[in-house]
Amino acid sequence: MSEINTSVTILDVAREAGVSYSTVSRVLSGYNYVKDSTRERVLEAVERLGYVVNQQARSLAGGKSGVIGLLVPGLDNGYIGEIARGIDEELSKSSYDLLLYTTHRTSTEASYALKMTKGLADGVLLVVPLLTTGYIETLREQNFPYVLIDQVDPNNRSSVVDSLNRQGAYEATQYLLGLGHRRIGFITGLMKLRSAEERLAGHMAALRDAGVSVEEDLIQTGDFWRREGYEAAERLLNLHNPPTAIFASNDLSAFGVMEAVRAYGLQVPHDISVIGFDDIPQASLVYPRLTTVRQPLDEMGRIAARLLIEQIENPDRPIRHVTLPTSLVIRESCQSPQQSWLDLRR
Amino acid sequence: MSEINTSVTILDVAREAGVSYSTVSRVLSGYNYVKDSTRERVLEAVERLGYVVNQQARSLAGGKSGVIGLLVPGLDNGYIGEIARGIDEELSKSSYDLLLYTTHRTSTEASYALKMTKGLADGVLLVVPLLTTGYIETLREQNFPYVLIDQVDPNNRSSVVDSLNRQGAYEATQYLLGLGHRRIGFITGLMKLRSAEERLAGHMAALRDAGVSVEEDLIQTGDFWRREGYEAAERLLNLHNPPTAIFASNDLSAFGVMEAVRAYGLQVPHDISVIGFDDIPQASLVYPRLTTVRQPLDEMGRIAARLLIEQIENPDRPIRHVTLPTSLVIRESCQSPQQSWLDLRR
DNA sequence: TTTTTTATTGCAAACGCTTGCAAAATTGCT
DNA sequence: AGCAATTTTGCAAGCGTTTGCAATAAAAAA
Repeated sequence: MSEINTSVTILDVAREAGVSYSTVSRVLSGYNYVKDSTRERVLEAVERLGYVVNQQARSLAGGKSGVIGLLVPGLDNGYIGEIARGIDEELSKSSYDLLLYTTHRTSTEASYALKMTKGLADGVLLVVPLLTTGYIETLREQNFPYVLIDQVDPNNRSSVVDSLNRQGAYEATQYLLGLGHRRIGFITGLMKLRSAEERLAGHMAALRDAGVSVEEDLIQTGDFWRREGYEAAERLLNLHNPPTAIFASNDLSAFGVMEAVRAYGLQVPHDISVIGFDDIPQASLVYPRLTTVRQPLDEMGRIAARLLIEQIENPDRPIRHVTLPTSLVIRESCQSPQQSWLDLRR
Repeated sequence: MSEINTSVTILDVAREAGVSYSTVSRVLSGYNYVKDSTRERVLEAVERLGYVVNQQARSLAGGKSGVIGLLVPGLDNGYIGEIARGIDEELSKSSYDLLLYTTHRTSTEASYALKMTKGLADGVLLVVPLLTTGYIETLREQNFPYVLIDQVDPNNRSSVVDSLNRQGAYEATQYLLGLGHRRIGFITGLMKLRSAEERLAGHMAALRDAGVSVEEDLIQTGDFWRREGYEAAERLLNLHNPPTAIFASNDLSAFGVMEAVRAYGLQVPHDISVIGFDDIPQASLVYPRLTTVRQPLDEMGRIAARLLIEQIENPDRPIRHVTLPTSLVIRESCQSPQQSWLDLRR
């Protein structure tokens, strides 16, 4: 087995192989103009000495660190986890490492951008819908590779990966309408986010296209979190004519809805149907399993990672905007309202 | 606002502040022997120029990178997520960044150790119970700081953070016994893991101490995953005299159990009680909410991070072994068997 | 063969920072 | 004021790579 010495450098390898250190460097960085026999000798020496490249030195000299930054608001979210999984999968195919930043880390958001560019990442993936967009500009000005995930660049000058929020919501509502629901409660996401807007828009459009009139009371404000989902659901259930179905703008708030429904002594989907958005892993864990609009979060992560790597390796590649389709995942949290009436009469 | 130039180095700052670059370096790395007025001038220059330290250069020269590696099997686990959250929280208090490695990344496990030590981390946190332990030796030989989380070092020479698996299981079983259960099914974890052994041992001990005889059929092998939980539960339910309660070695498999119970047309906890272990976030999301033994995963992450940092900053600090208590979290997935019979007779 | 061309290799100069050592300034005593 | 002790500063030498340029060796062409 290879010797394990704390500081074997290319100089040692060079000596061992009887070549110059630059040749070793070339072999190691996959440079082509090296004679095969030499390459072999070097590789053997590397093996014999147990040499491992020193990343920091390599990046100092070469300008690339082989690290990709991932900036997220936090890890407590399921949603983020799925995206991260996709990213990680893609990265493992290449040789990049993942440096994780959470936004509660440092204070000023501008400093993020700076730290990233000067820090040890070659590029950065951003899943931080809530940060204002100043730092995006900073990144762009510095010409530092980055890709936004499920997030909007108001100036439309960034590579972005997102999904068809509007259409997903449209289909979800259409599905509920198809089941026979006419009074559908809707719980919005955090309305300063584009995705929240889009989902609401999709919902409204579906109602309109079906000729169902919209009652204002049926649209309640949420914030994509469970707790607000619970409370918004309470408001809906307290209406003198409550809805027969509730469409929550994401799964997390749908969980809150389900909880509220149970707290009211009602059953999902028997008394009230619930539909969510995202399809985070928990959606199939809850009971009844949640019918929801699937955003291919892992796929989004994967594609974003790929885009970023391309951009790092080919800096003047034009920006791209990839929008993935959503799909309705039908599980057990919805049924037609008629059916519940029948059930009641039994 | 600060100028944003791609390459402001300490030389630029030094010039701007009218001092030597070494002085700038000293100010920036918090060295004490610098006159206050000088320090201020430097800091102003830094601000004015928008200087940000280049981590790679710093670590090349200084030997420290300010990065901590986290090696985990994957992100798809809830369990890992919680630990990671704790780590991240602790790290954000200091100035370390988190580099995430997943084990599906590279092949040979020895290479992990090597890559870590020579790569860009100052220390590493390991949550990889399944890797054989050779690489631990490598790390130790290299005198590279590391801490194991929820994992055993057979040689007992590593810093470890874990929890009282045995006692937690003991209490869970005691709780079920207290409810009146006598036939308790047990689904093991992956038995090559110490934690799985301990949990089984705790369960057995509780039975023994209560004078309840153990039936072999009631112990089914699982692997900590949901699917196997489902299947093991099926085996239990197919017994001609099935248990009135099932203790799954972790939450994930408990979810599988709940699913299986439902698939058999039975209700939790009415017909059968279910208890888990871990208390991952989903445990309170499922219906009925899962009664489980809480492992303070985030706390474990936090403490491990703290231990690691101490070890990095003070290399000859002796290793430590921290074991955190578990606690029973009573929710709605258990009730006494008598009660169900009463229910039946109503 | 001799000359060109092309493939290989080596040297030296960065990359941006830290740190030991020594010089310069300052402070405290006598 | 003179001297020692202490604080502050600067210089230079790395840290382990990459890479442009130039030198050398090998292959192809003449």
